[in-house]
Amino acid sequence: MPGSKTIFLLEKNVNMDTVITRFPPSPTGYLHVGGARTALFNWLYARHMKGRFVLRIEDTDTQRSTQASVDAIFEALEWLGIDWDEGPYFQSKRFDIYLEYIEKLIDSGNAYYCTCSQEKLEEMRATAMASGKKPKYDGTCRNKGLKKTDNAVVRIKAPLDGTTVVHDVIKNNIVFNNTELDDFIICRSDGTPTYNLAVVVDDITMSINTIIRGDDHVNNTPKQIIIYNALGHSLPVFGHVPMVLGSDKARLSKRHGAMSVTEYKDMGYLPDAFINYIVRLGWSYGDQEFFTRDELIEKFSLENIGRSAGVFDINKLLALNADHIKLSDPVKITKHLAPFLNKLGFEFKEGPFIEGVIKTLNARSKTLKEMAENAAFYFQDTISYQEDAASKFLTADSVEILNTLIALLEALESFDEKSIENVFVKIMEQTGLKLGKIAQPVRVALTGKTISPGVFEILNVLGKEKSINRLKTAVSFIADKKS
RNA sequence: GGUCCUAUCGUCUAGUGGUUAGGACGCUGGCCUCUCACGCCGGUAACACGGGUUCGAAUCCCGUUGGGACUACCA
Repeated sequence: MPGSKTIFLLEKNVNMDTVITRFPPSPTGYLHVGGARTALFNWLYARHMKGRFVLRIEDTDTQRSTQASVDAIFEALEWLGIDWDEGPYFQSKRFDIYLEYIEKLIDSGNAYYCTCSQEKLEEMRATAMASGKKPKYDGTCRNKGLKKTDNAVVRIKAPLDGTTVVHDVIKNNIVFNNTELDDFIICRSDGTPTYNLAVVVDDITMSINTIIRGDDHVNNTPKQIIIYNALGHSLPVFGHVPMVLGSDKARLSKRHGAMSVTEYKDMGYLPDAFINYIVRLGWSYGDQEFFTRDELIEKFSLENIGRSAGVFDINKLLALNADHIKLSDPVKITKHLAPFLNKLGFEFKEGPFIEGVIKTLNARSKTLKEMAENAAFYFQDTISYQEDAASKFLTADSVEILNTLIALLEALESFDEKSIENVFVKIMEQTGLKLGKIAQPVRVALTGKTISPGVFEILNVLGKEKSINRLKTAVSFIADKKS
């Protein structure tokens, strides 16, 4: 458990120029697209700047936080390939540190105990609302110098006038009138710290100097700045990235389909394609659309983050996924494809066979799931013919072609793609038939379907023995049909 | 309601005072072709509106409208 001692060492060891970012999810659900993008931006920036990336779990809401959510977040980050240099820290284990800082604030006169009841607060809010005013704490206890009592909360002594300005690297300066702010609570009556206090204390003690987070936090920022000021600490760099919206322009939610990042994994998206897509949703690098992970690290910058909210478009993600599948090294694809093949009941080992399979399918698959389904015929021991395909192409006319092919393939010394193609050319010359006429029956014999990768490629990947067996099976199928 | 953010094709975006407003996804016409894809060539479609500033505004300013966020003893 990281006590204040650890933190002290940390502060000493880190160079002031080192960029330190963080991702602080609260474990009240799965990691969703917006959160993933925030994590990604922070991670990319840290990696780009050769800085450090810290993971912190904000679980002070004991009612809503669950271990299942913590696990789900880890799983999602792992899939995304986002690793951290420090942490995970758990806020629930740091209460003593927060309390220490709260006391510091009280002792320095920047915070005070307040004994106003919740009922009184409700009333205050109601009357303010009724008269069209902003619901704010009226400062009843601000100068009472109250001592700690059982049900007291601690409030920060916020400035009464002037302005607080957020220097935002994405949105530029955002000015808040201090009259809009009130003496908000930093410590609850049960002695637990509130969000704004915990965040600031964490960011200070963890030496976070760059905070990239969602737009939804801009209104919290002046409050946090007040705490930084009260603690006499310098401010980090703030950058607020716009929200990710659903197709109806509302905040992304379950209505719009997959909400958890891991659902995209299950649908057959490649993590690199997914991060490529979400990073482009709000960030750009000229006209470039396709990025590898390394390119992203090399090119990512805060300056090119956009200012307006973006709509999540599954179609574009799909297209990008197809590009990544097509352009990635088959060895890498193998790893990600395996679970989908296994799920269909197919076992295989790494090596030239599966890589050959992938090479015939990578320009034909938009997802890994689709690829696995289309690869089925490579793994099946017996091919079942689609009715239409068989009746159209596995006919008496085809028998001679298939038999000729079998004979020529059997005579082949090297079963490479070029030699296989030459066999077909030979048959074309002998029979005067066009390739299409020959290829379709062969395709059906090999795959059971009329749609597949090129027949030369399939023959090559399948190998001599399996290929010839399938062709022979088709010949006898035709013979059986006739009789 | 109040505060704050925001506004270029349907969507993601490039653009930082002078461009035929570019790219990508989608949709679409064609080429290539052993099927299906891939690829290639082409088409479709945008500066929300109104005022300024300027010789000149998508670009700067001010309104309007639309969208979003926040407004807790949640995070």
